[in-house]
Amino acid sequence: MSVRVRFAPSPTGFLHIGGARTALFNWLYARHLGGAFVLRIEDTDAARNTPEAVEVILSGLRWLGLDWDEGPQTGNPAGPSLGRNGPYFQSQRSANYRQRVEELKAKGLAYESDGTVKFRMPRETMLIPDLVVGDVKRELTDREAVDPDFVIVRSDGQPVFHLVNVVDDLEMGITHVIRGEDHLANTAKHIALFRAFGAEPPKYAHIPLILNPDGTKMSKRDQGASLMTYRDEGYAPEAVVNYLMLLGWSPKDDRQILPLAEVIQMFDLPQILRHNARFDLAKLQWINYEYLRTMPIDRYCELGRSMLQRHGVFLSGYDPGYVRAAFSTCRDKVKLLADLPLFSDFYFQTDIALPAEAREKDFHPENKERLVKLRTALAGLVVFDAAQVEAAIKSMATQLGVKAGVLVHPTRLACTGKTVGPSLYHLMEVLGKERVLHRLDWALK
RNA sequence: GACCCUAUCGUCUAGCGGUUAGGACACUGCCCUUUCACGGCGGUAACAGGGGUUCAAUUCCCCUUAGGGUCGCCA
Repeated sequence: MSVRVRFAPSPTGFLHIGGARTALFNWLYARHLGGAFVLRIEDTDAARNTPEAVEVILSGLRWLGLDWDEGPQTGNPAGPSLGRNGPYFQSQRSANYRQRVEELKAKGLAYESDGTVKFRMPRETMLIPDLVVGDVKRELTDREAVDPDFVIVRSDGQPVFHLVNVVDDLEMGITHVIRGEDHLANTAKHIALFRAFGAEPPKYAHIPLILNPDGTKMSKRDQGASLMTYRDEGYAPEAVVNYLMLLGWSPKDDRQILPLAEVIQMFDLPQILRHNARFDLAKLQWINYEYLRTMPIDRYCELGRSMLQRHGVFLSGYDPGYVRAAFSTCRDKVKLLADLPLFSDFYFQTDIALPAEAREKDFHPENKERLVKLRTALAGLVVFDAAQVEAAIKSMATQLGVKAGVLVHPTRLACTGKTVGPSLYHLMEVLGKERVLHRLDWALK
C-alpha cells in the first residue's frame, strides 16, 4: 500500500514555525516514498476560523514550496480542492463524525453523560509504537486511573479533536501520522479510537519540538514563531526550508547546505533525533546568506524587487539589465534581503542627499579642490568600468600625494549618500559616467 | 500530583564499546582590504551528576538532576 501522510493545521491566523517544520517532514517523507501528502484543515473551532486564516496556511506552504497532492486550493471550505478523499475541511465533515459516533454508541463504546458523548477508554497500559521514539509504554495517569473516559462530542453537539482527527485519518487512508511530540501522550486515545472502529491504527512518528533560544516552549506570541515574519524580513524560502530540515535531522556528513532533491532521497523517519531543538536565528541568517549569494541572479532579482517594492522603491522605470547589475553589486554584502533597500536604493534615486556632517567632514574646501580634479579625470575616461575608475582614483590620489581613502570616502558619499554600500568602483560602473558626474557636481555645489 | 519524552562545545549536530570526541553557526586572534562584507590561516569551547555491566564506557542498564510534553466540553 502506498504511503499517505497529512498535515492537519488549525487555522489560527498564522503558521507556526514548528508547524511548518512538521509539514516539511511530512512532505519530505511523502516525496521520499512517492506517497501522497494530504492537507486537511482542522477548523472545528468555528469561533476563530476564517477563510483568511486558512489562506495564511496555504500561502505559507506555497511559499515554502510544499505542494500537497490532496487538500483545499483556497480558504473557502466549500471551494475547490484536490483529491478524492474530501472534504478536506472538518467543518464540512459533520455527517461523517455523527455517523461514527452512532457507530461507537451502537457498539457500546461511547455513552452520553452530562449532555456530552464520552468514549469508553480501555483502563489499561497502552503500547504506542513510534518510528522516531521507539515503543512507548503509556501508563494511566492518576486522574485517568479514576476515570479514563474522555469527551468526544461536546454538549453543543460539536465533535472534539481526538474524535475528528482519528475519523479523518481513518477515512482518508492516512498510513503515517507525523506530528509534534506534544501529541505523543494523546496517542493512546487515538489508538484506542482506531481499534474501537475496528481499524488498524496508522504508524506514528512524533518529532521533537522547536524551542525558544532560551529553551522554553515556543508559543504563538514568541518572537519568530510565525513563518511569515521570515518572508517579510527577506529570508529566501529555500533557506528557511534548509534550516528547518536541519532541526532534528542530519545528513551525517557535515554538510549544512543541501539540495532539496538530495534530501528527499536520503530522508527517513528513524533517523530523526528524539530531543527538542532550540531555534537559532544566527544559523538561519548564515544559511540564508549562503543561499542569497549562490542562487541564480534572476531569482535574486525576483526576491530583491519585491523587497524594494515593499520599502517604497519602485523599479518599473528602470532597465532590467541595470537592475540586475545594481543588485549584483550588493549580493555578497547583503545578508538579509531586508537590508537590500539600504544598500541599493541610491541606484534608483535621481538626487542624492548628503548627510549634513559629511559636508563639513568630507567636503571642506581643500577636499573639494581634489574632488574637482578627480571629476575632471573621471570625465576624461573613455571606458567607464570598475578597473578604469579604480585606476583613475588611485593615480589621482598618488598625484595629489594623498591616500586613496581621501578620495574614496567623499566620492562614495556623493554617489550614494551613505558611508556603507557596495564596492565603490563597481557601483560607479553600474551607475555610469553620466550619473556619477552629475552626482559629483551636485555634491560639489 | 500522575504519566510520557529527552540529555555531546553557547546553538545545531557527527559518534552507534577502544577517537588527540569531528563539523557548522556564534564568539575571537592574525592576514587581506576603497566603506561594509567576503575570503584565508588559527583559537576558546562539550560527553549533566552518581552508581553499575565490561579488559575498556560519550556509547549499554539503573538512579538522581535538569529541560520539554500530556493529563480540557482547545487543537
